[in-house]
Amino acid sequence: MKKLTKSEEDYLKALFHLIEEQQNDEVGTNQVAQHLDVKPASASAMLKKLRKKSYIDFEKYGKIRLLPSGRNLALDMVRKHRLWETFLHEHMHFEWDEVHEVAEQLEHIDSEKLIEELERFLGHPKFDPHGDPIPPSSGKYQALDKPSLADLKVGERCYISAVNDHSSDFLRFVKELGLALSSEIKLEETRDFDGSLLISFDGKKINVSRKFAQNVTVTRIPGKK
Amino acid sequence: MKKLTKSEEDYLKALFHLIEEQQNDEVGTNQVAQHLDVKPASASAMLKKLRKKSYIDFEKYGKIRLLPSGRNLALDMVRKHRLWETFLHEHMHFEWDEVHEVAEQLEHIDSEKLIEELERFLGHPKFDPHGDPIPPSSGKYQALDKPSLADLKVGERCYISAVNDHSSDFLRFVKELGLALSSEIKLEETRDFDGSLLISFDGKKINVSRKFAQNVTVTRIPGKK
DNA sequence: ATTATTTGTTAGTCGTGACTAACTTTTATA
DNA sequence: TATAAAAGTTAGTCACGACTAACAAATAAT
Repeated sequence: MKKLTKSEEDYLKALFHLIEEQQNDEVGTNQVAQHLDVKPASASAMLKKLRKKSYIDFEKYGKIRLLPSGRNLALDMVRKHRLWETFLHEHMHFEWDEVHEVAEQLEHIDSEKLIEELERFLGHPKFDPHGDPIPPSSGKYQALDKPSLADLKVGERCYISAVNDHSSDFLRFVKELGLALSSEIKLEETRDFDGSLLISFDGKKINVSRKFAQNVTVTRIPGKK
Repeated sequence: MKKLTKSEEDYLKALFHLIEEQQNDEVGTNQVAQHLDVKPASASAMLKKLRKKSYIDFEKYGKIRLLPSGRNLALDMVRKHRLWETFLHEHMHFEWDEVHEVAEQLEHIDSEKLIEELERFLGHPKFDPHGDPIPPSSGKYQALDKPSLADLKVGERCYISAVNDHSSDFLRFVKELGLALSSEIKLEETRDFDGSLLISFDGKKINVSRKFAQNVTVTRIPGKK
């Protein structure tokens, strides 16, 4: 599990809340900017960064969706926030309207153990002082996240270990490209403007979409850079 | 009481600890840098910044001393750190060697109320899990800090409300300058290289040392900029 | 369907707090 | 005391995450 900056965590949490508040599972750049009290240009830059890390996905001028890894991280933030709110209310004599501001700070504390202990200390509460549900610990699932082709850094090499999309279209496309499980693949370039990737294998270079890359699970080849 | 950045807080705390560890009350740039695991150049820049804010004092190539306001802030950090360590040890099942890392994060949480409540919750402990003393709340004293000439921003105007150094040398110097309690003073410039200030009053412009300025308590004249 | 408005992106700038490299001052050693 | 070493500073760069201004795309309104 990677370490995120405070800002990255805030953006993922914002996306999660915006998706929850609407029934729609897609949000726009401006909504995110407004929610975090930053300008759209700032949000645009950050969202691009989160896309490169495969926490979210969107196409240029398109709506934003949370990917599983991003959703798990957001859930973790919500879990921490609501546990801290419960602590502040029940043990620190904070009123319901005072807890949020401080919980905003406490939720960024990075300690798996602290959160587990805090939850035990609080008696494994199911709801926070506002009545909102506290998500369960997700640490176990997150550890199972597999890297995809889209997670590679430029210059890294890998083997394909699996493909996640089993549609016939997808599989036919893989076959046409000449990709096989034994192919050694190198990420040559990434293109920011549309998120696509230039990869090389067997002496060929081809361009693949980000969506495609996210469906190809890989095993990194270490050392070779 | 001003808001400090995380870095500023870390530097003040480092200075406090370095001064405590030695019997000497003066520390050097390199010591600070080493303690915080940064390069001397980085420490140098930060220390200059803290000097401008009158939390510390030093002359070029000289040793660094904590001024009262800086010391109060450092004590506040130590207080918070040790209260959190106590909390982690006594209620979160952290071992003595696990508490420090997380307390380093928790000490930056900004909430007066939380710390007061935490102290009450812990039963007003006098010592942390390592046996180190927990400083008392200093919020009350800090509120009494008076601004000095050295606290002004360029362009600000003020009246002198008091002088803190009552030595005859100092008072004679004040008199020679022609400064009086009724003089309206304007801060024209500050010189980073030695910390001295250019002030104007009664149509005259004179240069005074930082040390001098810190001994002159002032009342800001608002609005006039 | 064409224009207007809203939404989103890019390019370039700024402050913060790191960094390296080069330099100056102080302190220690020969 | 002259020189070497250590300590401290400056100048210039970088990454991060904000910002504004200008532009492009998508959606709404005429």
